[in-house]
Amino acid sequence: MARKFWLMKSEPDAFSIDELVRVKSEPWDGIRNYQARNFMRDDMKVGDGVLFYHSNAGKKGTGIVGVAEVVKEAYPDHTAQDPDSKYFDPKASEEKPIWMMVDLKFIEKFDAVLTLTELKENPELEEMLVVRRGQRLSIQPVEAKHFRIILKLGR
DNA sequence: GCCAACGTTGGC
DNA sequence: GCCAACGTTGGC
Repeated sequence: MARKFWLMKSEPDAFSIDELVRVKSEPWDGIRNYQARNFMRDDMKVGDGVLFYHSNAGKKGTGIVGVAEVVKEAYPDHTAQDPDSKYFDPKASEEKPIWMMVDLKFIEKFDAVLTLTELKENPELEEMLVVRRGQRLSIQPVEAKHFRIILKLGR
């Protein structure tokens, strides 16, 4: 099975690529959207490539900031069962965790943010989900060709 | 801070 | 099952 590619959003105030650099690997908790969960649960495999995207980071900071890789496949996101967590979901339980997460490890950080503006201006990337209006999904599949182009632009 | 887009909830 | 109300995401 060929390696797949993804884009995963994080607000840098919550978790930034610099923190991933520091901790080296991280459980991607807090995903509370079924479509995003299904991607993690059904499709993400160890070795898949991930574009790390900073959302809500202002005009200059919003965009792709680097690359990570899946190192652990989907397992229950226990923060859903923790009443003290901001990600608590009263419907989740030991038997029915509902929410899942994967672990990512740091691969590389781009020299500069590849901003959303730049992505939108690039005709080769016009079919990427992330440049579409109203596309809020925090985990998106990325085509291999787009992944390659992003790497070239970011390095 | 505003607001468009869109997902979820709950009444019926 | 419909759909209005509500909440959240995320660009600007």
